[in-house]
Amino acid sequence: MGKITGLESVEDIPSKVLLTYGAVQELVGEGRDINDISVSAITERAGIGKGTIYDYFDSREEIIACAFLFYVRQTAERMTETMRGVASFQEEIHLLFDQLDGDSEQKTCFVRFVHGATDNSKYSPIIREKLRETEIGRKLPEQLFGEMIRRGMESGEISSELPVEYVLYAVFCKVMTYMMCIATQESFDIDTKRMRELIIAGILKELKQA
Amino acid sequence: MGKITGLESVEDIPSKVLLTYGAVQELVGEGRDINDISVSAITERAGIGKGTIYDYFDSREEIIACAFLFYVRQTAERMTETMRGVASFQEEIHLLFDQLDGDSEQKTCFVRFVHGATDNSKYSPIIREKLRETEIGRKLPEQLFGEMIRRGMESGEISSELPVEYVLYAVFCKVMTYMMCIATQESFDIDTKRMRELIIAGILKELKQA
Amino acid sequence: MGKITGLESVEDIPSKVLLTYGAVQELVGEGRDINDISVSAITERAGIGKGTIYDYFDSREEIIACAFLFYVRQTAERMTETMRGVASFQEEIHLLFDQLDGDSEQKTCFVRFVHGATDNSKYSPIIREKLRETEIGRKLPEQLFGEMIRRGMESGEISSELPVEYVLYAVFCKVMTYMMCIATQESFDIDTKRMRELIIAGILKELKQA
Amino acid sequence: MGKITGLESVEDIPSKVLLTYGAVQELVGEGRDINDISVSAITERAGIGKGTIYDYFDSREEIIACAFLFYVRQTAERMTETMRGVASFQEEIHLLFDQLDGDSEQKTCFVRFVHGATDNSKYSPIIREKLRETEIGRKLPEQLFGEMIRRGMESGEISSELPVEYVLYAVFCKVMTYMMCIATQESFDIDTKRMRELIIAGILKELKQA
DNA sequence: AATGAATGAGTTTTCATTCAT
DNA sequence: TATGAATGAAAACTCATTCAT
Repeated sequence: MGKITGLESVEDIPSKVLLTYGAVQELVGEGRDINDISVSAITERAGIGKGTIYDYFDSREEIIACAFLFYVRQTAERMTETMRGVASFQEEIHLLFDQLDGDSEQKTCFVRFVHGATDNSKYSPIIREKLRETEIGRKLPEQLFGEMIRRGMESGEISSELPVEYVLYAVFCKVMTYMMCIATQESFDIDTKRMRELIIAGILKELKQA
Repeated sequence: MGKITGLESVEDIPSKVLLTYGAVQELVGEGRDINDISVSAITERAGIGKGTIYDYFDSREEIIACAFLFYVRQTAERMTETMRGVASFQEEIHLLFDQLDGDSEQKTCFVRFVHGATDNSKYSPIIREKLRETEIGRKLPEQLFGEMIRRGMESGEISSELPVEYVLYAVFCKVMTYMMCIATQESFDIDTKRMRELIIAGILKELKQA
Repeated sequence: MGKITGLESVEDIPSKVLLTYGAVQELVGEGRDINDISVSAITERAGIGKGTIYDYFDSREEIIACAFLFYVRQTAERMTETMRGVASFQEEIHLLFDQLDGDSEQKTCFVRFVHGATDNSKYSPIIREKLRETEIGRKLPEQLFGEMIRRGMESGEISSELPVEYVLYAVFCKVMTYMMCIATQESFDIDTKRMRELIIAGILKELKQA
Repeated sequence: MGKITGLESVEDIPSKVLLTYGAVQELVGEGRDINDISVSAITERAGIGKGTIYDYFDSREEIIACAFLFYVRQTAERMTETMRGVASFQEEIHLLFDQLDGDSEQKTCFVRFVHGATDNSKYSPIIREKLRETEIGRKLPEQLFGEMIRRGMESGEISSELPVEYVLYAVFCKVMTYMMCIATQESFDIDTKRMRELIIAGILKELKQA
């Protein structure tokens, strides 16, 4: 039995691995830091034996990285689904922010994604490697926001002079900013509702025709 | 002697504590993940006894959190200094990005800051707590970018209708975006120079009068 | 079905058991230490299921001990065969050493035999027990060297005053010495060819009429 | 603090390391196989903390190998001491065998030495490496038996035509044979007293002038 | 009879923290 | 005050053995 790579299609994932992913997701969702989640905690939560997990993964790092990738893929799919049937870029942005507001676990995930891709932890090189190994990583942002951006350009909401990559980062960055506002509202006395409006206005202003 | 809180003014910090802060800074600057820096590594690098550090700090978490706070305060001061004597907002933004480009340790620090303030690690609640406990946290972003923004508004580069907090987050977020581009350029084939230009153009466009 | 004892005659050994013995033999021949050969490694090499082996053996220890016994019996038989048709004791000794020189796996086996019979491992008591349980053990050295010694005595090459057991040990000991020379030549700068000659001369001298 | 190499002179060995060596010696002396002695068992027996041992050694393998080397060096010294003031080669051989008969732990050690130097375990390469690294290994047999052999040659008990190395191996091998007799007496119904006489007679006969 | 996924006890190893000096 | 040797709790990981299929 080959080890899990984190890139297999959902129907090919063994049930114990799905339980593992679910356990990691839960624990992270409960606010536990990735570095403080032990293998025992994962297997206990997943309801499987401690040894079983090593039949599927090579190490704790692989477990975390794969669970993380799975979550990102899942989320991407869900979002793509949601965006279907939406007309304008503005509407889409609002929908995106609604999503983030609604699901607190969603927010956690988003912040984790940025961390996972940018920090120096043991997981980040594995995650980056896995993203590079496959189409998933390269296509992920495109898949998530690509359609959205294309419509925006067609409708004239987005300047057609801007390269798609830049728009991607710009949108991503606004989402990130909103997450930051929410995360730090306690420390910095932020009115998140007002912020949300300003951020959305900002992205629309930044991207529209000069 | 009371333990170190991380909030004392620089002249009140004992020399061994300064050595500790310096050691943590070095180790993080060398690309080591905070979770993988042991107390031994810190004391060895600082050139002090392993037991000594517990005369000043209660736990490893406190060490990291305080060292982190110290670094942030130091960086804020240094940046404020640099910005002095600069005329336009545009010039300031360019200077800020130059700083980040020049000093790789600076970049690491910046990314760490966001992580430290937004993740679920053992350190973040301590850091957030310390930020709340004092004026430092509340004043920090204001101190860093406040003057910059004020000038921008005076010169008309920034719309006076925007609340200062929003502009703060917007600038911060652009810096973060640039850091992300650099961190992920390998994975996503990004032309960082072009990105820099677009990001700076974006922030100016987003903030200017409607 | 009763479990395997390691003492059944070759034609009564089930094919899966023979595959098991072959696998252990191979792995030891490849230089792996007995203590580091896992049950998985054995079953994988044997091409049988990991559970299947427990239909035949009670434990890992039994597997190793029985495989070992089988190897010893096989080797004894092969040697007896080789010795047939040789005239003098001197010639036989040379042939014996030639065998050891030719087959590196043979050497490994020989060293293992001494270890297996003299160490304190989990296997040795089982092996000793099995040897005692049957005629095989008691007859083994006699079978191997008995004929050789008898001829030596008839031809006058071996003093008839010496008890057969002693001669057995003496011959065995010389073989052991030669193995030691080979094993330690690197550490102690030994000329193994010269040693071989001296050892053979030594045994002949030691055993001949006073 | 540098890690233990197993080659430091006795007075330079820290007390905790001596306790460790003592514990390993005891456990082996009690008949436990080296592969079945856990680090916990050693530290418990030594009366030190489980973590402490890793301040001195890098791994379990190093612990075993160093403890083993220490034992060999100790034994060699003790034997050299005993041999001082003995006149003839014959007398020395008897004394050597008396020693082995007297101390059951001594016997265990001797058998272990041969195993340690000739098997494929994780320890043997480390032990061989350490022996090669220093004068100790190369000088060990010479130190043990060298003086003995020199006297034998002077008194005419040993043929001066034989190279010293060969005599070394021959004596060593006889000791080994005796150990084997004792270890296997149960399995093979051996009269060890008679064997001892024959072995001693054999070595004298083998080595004397032609 | 044969399988191999699943298990968990047991192993080695690390490291934050203590405390005698 | 400063030290670093000593600790042991807890972590990652292995593998002989079981048992549902």
